[in-house]
Amino acid sequence: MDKGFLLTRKAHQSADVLQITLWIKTSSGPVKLLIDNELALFFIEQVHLNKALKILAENKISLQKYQTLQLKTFNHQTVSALYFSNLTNFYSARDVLIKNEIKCYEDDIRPDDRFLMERHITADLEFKGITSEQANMPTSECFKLINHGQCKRSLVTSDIQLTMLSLDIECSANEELYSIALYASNIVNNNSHVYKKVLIIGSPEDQCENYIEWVSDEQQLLSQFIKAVLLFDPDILIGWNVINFDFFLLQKRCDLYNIRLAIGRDGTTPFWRKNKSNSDQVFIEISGRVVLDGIDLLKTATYKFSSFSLDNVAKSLLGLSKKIANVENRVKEITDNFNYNKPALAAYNLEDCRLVWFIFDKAQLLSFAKLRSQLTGLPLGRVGGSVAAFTNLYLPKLHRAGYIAPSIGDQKSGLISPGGYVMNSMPGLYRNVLVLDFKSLYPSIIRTFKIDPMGLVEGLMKYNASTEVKNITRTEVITGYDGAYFSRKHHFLPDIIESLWLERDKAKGQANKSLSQAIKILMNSFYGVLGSSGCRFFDPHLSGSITKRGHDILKTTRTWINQAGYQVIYGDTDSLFVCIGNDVSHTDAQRQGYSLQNLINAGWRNKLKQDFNIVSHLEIEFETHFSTFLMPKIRGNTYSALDQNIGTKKRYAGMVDNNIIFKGLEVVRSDWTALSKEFQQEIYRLVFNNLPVNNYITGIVRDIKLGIYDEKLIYKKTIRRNLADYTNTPPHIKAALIANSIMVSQGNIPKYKQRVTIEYVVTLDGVQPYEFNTSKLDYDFYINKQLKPIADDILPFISQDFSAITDDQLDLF
DNA sequence: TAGGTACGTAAACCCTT
DNA sequence: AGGGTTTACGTAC
Repeated sequence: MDKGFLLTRKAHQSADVLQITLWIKTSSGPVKLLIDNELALFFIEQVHLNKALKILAENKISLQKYQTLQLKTFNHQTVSALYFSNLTNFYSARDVLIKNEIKCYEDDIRPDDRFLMERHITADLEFKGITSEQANMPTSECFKLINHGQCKRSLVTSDIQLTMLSLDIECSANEELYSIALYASNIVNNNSHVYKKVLIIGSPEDQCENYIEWVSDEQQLLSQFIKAVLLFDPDILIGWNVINFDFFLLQKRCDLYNIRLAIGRDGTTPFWRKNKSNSDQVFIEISGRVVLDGIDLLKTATYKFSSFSLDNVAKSLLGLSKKIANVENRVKEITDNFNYNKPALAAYNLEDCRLVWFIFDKAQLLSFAKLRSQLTGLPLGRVGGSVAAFTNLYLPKLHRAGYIAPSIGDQKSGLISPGGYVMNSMPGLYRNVLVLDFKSLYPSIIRTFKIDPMGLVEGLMKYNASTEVKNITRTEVITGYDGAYFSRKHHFLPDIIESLWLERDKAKGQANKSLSQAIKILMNSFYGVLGSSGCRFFDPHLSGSITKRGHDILKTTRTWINQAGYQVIYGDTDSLFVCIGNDVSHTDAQRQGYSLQNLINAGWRNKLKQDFNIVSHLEIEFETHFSTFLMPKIRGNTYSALDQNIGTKKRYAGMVDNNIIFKGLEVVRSDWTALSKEFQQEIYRLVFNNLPVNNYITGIVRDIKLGIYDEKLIYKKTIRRNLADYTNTPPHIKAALIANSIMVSQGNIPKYKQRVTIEYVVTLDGVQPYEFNTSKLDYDFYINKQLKPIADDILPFISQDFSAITDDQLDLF
């Protein structure tokens, strides 16, 4: 058997046979593995079998075979499987049976996915088959074709290297291509190979960089691009918004000139798929190659940026910035360069390619994508897919235990499950606040209390079968919430989490950041999908038994801390904030933190042993010692006098090692102005360090009025909805409408629409889009709306008042 | 080509006067 | 004009 890493998968109809094609990268190159004799299948309840067969016969839909199995539904109905050798028949059989009110199970699982899933293949696999000779294939293609393929999961994680090629195009406002840049710096056999090429339309110029290749027109540009890709033969193509923009445009231009965009490894053209629910989004499938988009991958890896423009991400991740600084006039500058300075355009084009490459390198994005695929079985480059990942891991185990999976929508009890428990906070300016956190609380609850879809089915069965006084509870099941009981023995999720947990600890020990991150994301997604109605295993009993247990754990832990003589001032979902008093040294605080940690962990071990006879995998960790800490009061004056001491939730700040950590406050909010954030940082720094604030406040108010801070008074906000769908007209929408109408009047396409971020300012003439504003800023508005509320969060705790300070200033004039 | 709920704040909106 | 309610956004976990 050969070993390899799975690049792409596809099921298709070949003559009257269903064929699965896997593209695999091996240490000796790419392989196209053809698998035949696979059948598409779904299940029906056995009681419907005869009726179903009759309906299929009446509709002349031929099925390959059918079989009644030992498998049961979650409602304990025996099922029969219907097998099809033809995808079209599979789909029409499904449709006609549903029309006749015969429920189909697992009918949404594609044959290629099922093939891999049932073999527990995620990304690493072993395979064999009959190698066929290559004949009459285009010269550049050098892959091995294997027929009658067979494969199985490889238990060894491969270290096969995948080759990447970074791609970027430049074009006019009318989408005419100017140039295409390609960049790579792959390490092959310990040697670094740098590859640079810019294909650009124009007549050859003297003395330019040798990476430039001149082409006469767009047709030649496209055909040279295709040649270059085939010659380089990358496994992975990368870029920035590369599918929706670059590849989509390349496809459109190829279509225009009737050129085949034949960049598949077997000379085929891309297959495009549209997102049913969002027509903006498109997906590309290229035979034997994977397209990875930098933006999508960073988001999947939970990177956060104020903007995902290449410019901004490169700046914050790499500390670099692009050659063309003026983003606003980008298109014009590109066109100017194309007309008058082609070498400059080429350099710019190549630089974008390199930036994307460096970002992938810096954030280990390829490694992250591979690990994600290895852990979940999701195709490389698949965006999102938490539900699919869960299905991949869970379904084959479920089958082996004698069940088939429920369908989406089967669970329709009116029960709704809550989220995390957020404690009322005690406002104040504190010294010495400790934060204790339950590590991966929800996964640890799943593991400890054996929360599991099949475990719920089996647990309920056990519970209902016992007619005696329910003392069976202690021996056979673990009690959940809202009538849920979980089998102590029969479950998968707790064990999946346990092995992931161990892998993660190992990854942390080896400082393998991307693996540790990939595992954390996967573990955390398990709770989410069980609470999502888009998941076939959705059941509020499952998610509720996780979150409600979390409530109890947090509340009980709070009483324990109180009993230990401490004050708990706040807590959110898995964290507790403990005030330990004014005069405590850092060393002493640390000691008390660890002591509480040990007390609580031991407490849960004992309690869970006693109450449930289970082993606690809950693990609280003393995480932070805030030397100074502020829990503000809620803003606004709509509450009665009795409520004046209500503290905020999810908004606080604390000092650790002279750094102030802000949570939820304006500093971390993208929709507040730069000046407000600067102001909050500074005023908190002053107060936390017992320094006077008056001069700072009067100074900043004076300088605002002098116009010194105009560039820091810009609001930024995302337009989240379709412009026509707003029932109100908030400020940012007002600005967007003004800006759009100006652009239309100038003969341009209005650019403000859903998902675009707009910058706006508040002027003496009302809200204005920043890019078109000519009015004077309304300084009083900014002082009252951007500075005052921030100051009033903290000043009362040192018996000061923003208005009093600024009014004194007025008296001076 | 479907992870979740809880929360604070500002401004618009709506209703009554 | 003023107060209560709804909408919208971004965030914590």
